[in-house]
Amino acid sequence: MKRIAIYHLETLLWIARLGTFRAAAERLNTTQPAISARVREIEEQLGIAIFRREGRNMVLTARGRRLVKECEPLWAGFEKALLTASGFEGATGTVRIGSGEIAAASCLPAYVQEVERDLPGVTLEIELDLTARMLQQLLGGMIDMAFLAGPVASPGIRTVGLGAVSLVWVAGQETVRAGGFAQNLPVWSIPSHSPLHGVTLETLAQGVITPRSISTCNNVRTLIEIISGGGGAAVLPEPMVRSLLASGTLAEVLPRPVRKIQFEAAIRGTESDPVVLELFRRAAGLRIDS
Amino acid sequence: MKRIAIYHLETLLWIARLGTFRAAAERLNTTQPAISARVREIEEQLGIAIFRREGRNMVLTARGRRLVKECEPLWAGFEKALLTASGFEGATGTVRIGSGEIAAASCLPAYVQEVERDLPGVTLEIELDLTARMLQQLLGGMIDMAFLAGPVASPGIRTVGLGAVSLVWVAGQETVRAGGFAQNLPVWSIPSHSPLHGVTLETLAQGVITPRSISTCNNVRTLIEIISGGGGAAVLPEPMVRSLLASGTLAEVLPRPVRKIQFEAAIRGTESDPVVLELFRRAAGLRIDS
DNA sequence: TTAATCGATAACAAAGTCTGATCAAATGAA
DNA sequence: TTCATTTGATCAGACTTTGTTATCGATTAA
Repeated sequence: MKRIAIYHLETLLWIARLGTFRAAAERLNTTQPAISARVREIEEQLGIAIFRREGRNMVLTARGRRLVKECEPLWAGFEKALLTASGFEGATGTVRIGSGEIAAASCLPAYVQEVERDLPGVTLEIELDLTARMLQQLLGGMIDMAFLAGPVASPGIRTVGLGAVSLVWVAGQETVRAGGFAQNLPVWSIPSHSPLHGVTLETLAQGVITPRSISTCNNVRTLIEIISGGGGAAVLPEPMVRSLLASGTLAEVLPRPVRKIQFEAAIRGTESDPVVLELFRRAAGLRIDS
Repeated sequence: MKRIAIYHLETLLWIARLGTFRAAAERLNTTQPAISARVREIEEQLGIAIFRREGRNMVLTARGRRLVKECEPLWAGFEKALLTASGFEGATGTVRIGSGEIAAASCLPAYVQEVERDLPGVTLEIELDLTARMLQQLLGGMIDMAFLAGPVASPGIRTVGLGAVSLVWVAGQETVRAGGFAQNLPVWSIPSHSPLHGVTLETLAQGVITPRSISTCNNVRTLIEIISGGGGAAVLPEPMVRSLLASGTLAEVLPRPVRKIQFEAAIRGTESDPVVLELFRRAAGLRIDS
């Protein structure tokens, strides 16, 4: 009985969350046989079956479910106690962060720097993705925190605002010299998921400009390069093009839209891991205003 | 960080309770170097000092004290969750039980049998001692539960009644044939700590008998042998002499005293170990009535 | 000073744990 | 069906952790 360690319980929790041994193994940075062994050890120690084979998956038995339920808050409390004792400087582990592309450019550099300074033992795994998929991954436990643009209200997700940045209508230097919107530029945007796309449409709806066409690219960096090369005009977050504006590669071609783009950090509403909660707390302290 | 197991916490808790590594080692059925190693591991993992050398002892630092305080309920929670999952049949460990001699004879056999049947993994270490010393050991953590005679009300101790047994005035067969109290028998009792002694004095105070002398022996079994051999009369718990009365070795020489002897089980009021609490619960279910 | 107690340390033994390479069963697609 | 994929089990071996015994130096009390 005494031979059950904390990581055995942590293993149970992650299997319960992710559904398969393999996913838990990946999540815990180990191998599937190790997970199998841990589960076997717990079952042997307790003399009960915690999982039952169901097709090619393992599912929790009633007792297993109860055990997991009881252990979850205890595990969180334990982690918190240890981290509190070491003042969080001793925090270790891997936290997976999803981020939208725009949020990544605007929020991540400062954030990562802060975390690496204050919590040197924590490894971050950052993956850029679309907002919808990120929320799904967040709920499914594949990522622990997400940075994203635009207000998100999803059940089971807890968010905090990080600030807002201005948007600017820009076009390439050459294009502007050639007359800008006087000559029916093509407008570029990113696919309809993004709040940027909404702003693009709003401006167009005002009838100020008549685009030659509306093209999209799902990668903002590439889009910026297209614009820089004279491909047309686009609404972009000011921080992402600030240096290009300063160097003259890009120039503003319309008044700045009133709407700004909001950034948020998101975690599961049920998140209990103190490291993730601490990272979320720190994210909430970011102020990404332009 | 993840390399800290439940027994590390248990180790901290017992060091905090008992004051020294050695005592904790003994209590946890291991050696002092093992305890030192566990402490070192925790301190290394957390990167903080939990103990500070003070003379030849180690005392908790402020952080250490806080950690212990936070971990105590967590540890109890883990133990309880695990034991609940295995239905307590999987309980393991050692529980130290102190018992008064009379309580031992009256309560322990049935109790031990029940525990060995239902919680086969639990080892009992039973030590017979005086009530006062037992309470001290209980509070000091050297024992976990005590069975004792007579009502006890001590701060920090939680008790439950187990029932009462009758007392009988007995003397040896030969003595009774020779006339019993008609001939001024010596009276034997146990030292003044015991409730038996009180009953002895009460009877004498009623003036019914006039003893030739009042001697004492701090061991009831020996006292019974003395009485059996014709050494005099004594007040004894009925169950302890039942078979000797039946066989005729002893005989009752006075009406039974009205006062009975109460038995109680006692644990620390702050006890959190689920195994001990379970054993206490079972003790409370005993009914030792004659 | 002597004896006893406290915890640290080293050397060795024992037990536990992880990994990488399979294996068998179940599932889903062609 | 057949084939490819996914899931977990198993095993051998290397490696790590953990415990024990015996000893040490430091501190305290007699």
